[in-house]
Amino acid sequence: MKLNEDFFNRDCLEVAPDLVGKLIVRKLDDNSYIKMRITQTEAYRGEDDKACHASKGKTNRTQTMYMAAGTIYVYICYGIHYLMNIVTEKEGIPQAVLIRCCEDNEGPAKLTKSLFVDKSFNGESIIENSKIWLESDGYLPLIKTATRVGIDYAGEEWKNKPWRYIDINLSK
DNA sequence: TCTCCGATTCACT
DNA sequence: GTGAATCGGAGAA
Repeated sequence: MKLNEDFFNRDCLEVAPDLVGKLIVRKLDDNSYIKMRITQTEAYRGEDDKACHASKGKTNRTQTMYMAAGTIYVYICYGIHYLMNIVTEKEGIPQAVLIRCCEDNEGPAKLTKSLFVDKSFNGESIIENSKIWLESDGYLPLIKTATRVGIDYAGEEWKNKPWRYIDINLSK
């Protein structure tokens, strides 16, 4: 079944582990489908979280994170890679969950590449969308936590938060 | 305007 | 293990 707004309208620390094991469904222009199971996510929690882009406040770039739960936040990293997040919590609270890895796939930039996701998806809703959405098929993952990746600039307190969630069975 | 640097990946030593 | 690719956001000038 498709994930609805209630699923995303919670704290990102609840949504992030719950997204592990869910399926991303992508419908392409030629009507073919791609389905991938999420194996790894990371939570970015609002303006206080120094690793979160929104820690700088609301700007042209981060305004997407202030939108309603279930909004897709795509941004360019290092000038060449697209990373995809799902916004959580109600409008006005800048939280997001980064989709980091899927089955048969390593790395958030490879993920968006194989799903043909680019910046045009930024600001779209993933709840009511004919091109991409999320489903649950009842699979229950076994989850372990770890620190987030690539955020050394955020300082000791924030870079050590165990806000990365990994499916033990589907990751190596 | 100008400068610095990133929620990464890949090629090369 | 090291460094290049590559561009737009954010902050300073």
